[in-house]
Amino acid sequence: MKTSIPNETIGRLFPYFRALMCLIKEGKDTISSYELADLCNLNPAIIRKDFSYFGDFGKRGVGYNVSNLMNTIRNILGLIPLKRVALIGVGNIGNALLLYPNFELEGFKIVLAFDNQSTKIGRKINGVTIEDVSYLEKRLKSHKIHLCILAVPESAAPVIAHRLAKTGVKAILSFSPCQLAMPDNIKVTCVDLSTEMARLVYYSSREIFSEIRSLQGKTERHKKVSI
Amino acid sequence: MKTSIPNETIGRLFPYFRALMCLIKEGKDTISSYELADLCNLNPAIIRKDFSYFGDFGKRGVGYNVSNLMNTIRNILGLIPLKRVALIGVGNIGNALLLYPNFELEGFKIVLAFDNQSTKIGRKINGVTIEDVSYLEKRLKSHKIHLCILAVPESAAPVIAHRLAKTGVKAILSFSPCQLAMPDNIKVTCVDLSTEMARLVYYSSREIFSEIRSLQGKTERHKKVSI
DNA sequence: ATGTGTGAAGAGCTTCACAGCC
DNA sequence: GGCTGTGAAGCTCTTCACACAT
Repeated sequence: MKTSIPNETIGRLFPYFRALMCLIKEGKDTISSYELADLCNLNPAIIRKDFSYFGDFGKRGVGYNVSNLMNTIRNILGLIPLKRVALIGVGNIGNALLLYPNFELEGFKIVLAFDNQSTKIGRKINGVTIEDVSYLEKRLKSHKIHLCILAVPESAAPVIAHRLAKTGVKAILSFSPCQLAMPDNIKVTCVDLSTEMARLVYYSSREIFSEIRSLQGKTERHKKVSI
Repeated sequence: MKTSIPNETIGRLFPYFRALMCLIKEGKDTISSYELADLCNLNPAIIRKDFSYFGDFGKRGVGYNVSNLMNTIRNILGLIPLKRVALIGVGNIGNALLLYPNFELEGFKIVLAFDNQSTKIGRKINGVTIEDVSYLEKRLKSHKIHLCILAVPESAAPVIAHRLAKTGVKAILSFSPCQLAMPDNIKVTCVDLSTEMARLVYYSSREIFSEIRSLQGKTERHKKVSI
């Protein structure tokens, strides 16, 4: 077995993919780890190492072929064919997601949307009809859904998450700052804005001190935070 | 100088804070690292270590006083008085943020909101009047803003970010999957949904294999992802 | 010359394990 | 007995530095 792949490496694959899509649009067909590092704000070595976990994609003395690399990464991430996403909760956030124009380019397609408000049920947004959340389980089973996005009020999140787990959903992206207590075989990621805001506030209010420290030649105390 | 504080520790402070608020509501006045670890899905040792960077808050044989600990963490994060936040872009996401009921409990207050659509300018949401983004710089300077939230269309993000930087803003939370290329003294965090979705898809589709691995007694290959 | 792939060194973070205090 | 605080060990991820390919 090859040495295990860092979780961080997986997290960088999609940003690489996005950068490569841009490069294709610009007509560039070869890129070095140094140039890509500039674009992504990373060290070139880590880019080479990231790719090396999956194979030898580059040519020494030349660099990487942009479109080959892009396709390779898309395959590693499994984004072809498009991943089918179900959205639960069509409030402001759910609405924004349904209207987000780039999901399909990026490899995702919202194919189901649910809400519990009768005024919303039956409405169609961007080709997706909002359905009654009562039929959640039935509908999830008939479509093969890869990922559920939970955009319901915080109070409803645990109940829905539990229903999703029971239905066999394997991945949940939640907008509730959760401790959703899911079994280990279900992957959950929470978008926790307050935590990110708190972190930003903490570091930005200490920036004065770290500037002083860096004048003294000490090393940076915190790494640059970027998701 | 004390040993440097891990970035990860800072990222856990707010979840601790939130958990402690809940405990207070439940009337609990003492908690051990073991119980808190259970609530937050962490190892007790890391909780003790996290707190130890800031002082000796616990009593051996007893645990931590819930309300003292909560107040201490709130102070470390600098969340009293409330941090003043400016929101740029009142689309669906901006709207959702303005309506989010818990910000003030959590230490944040949106005091300014901007948009460029004349139909929105002048409207009042949750006590905040939407202003013309033309006056961004002037208004930011007159209020003392700790954090800006960027919820504008992707195409507008770089321009606005640049204007914020020029105005002296120190922290930006952006909803555009960005490489915002800001100077180092400005802290930027991007909420990048597609990257998180890609990560979830990657791991959830490989779950079968890691189950097999764990039957063979090998260690987990990826840590649980939770922001 | 230019730029990849990678072992080894280094940095950062977590967990262990236990002394010390309640 | 119960639980904290912490050095040391262990693990993970990043960076260095250079052999090797074009």
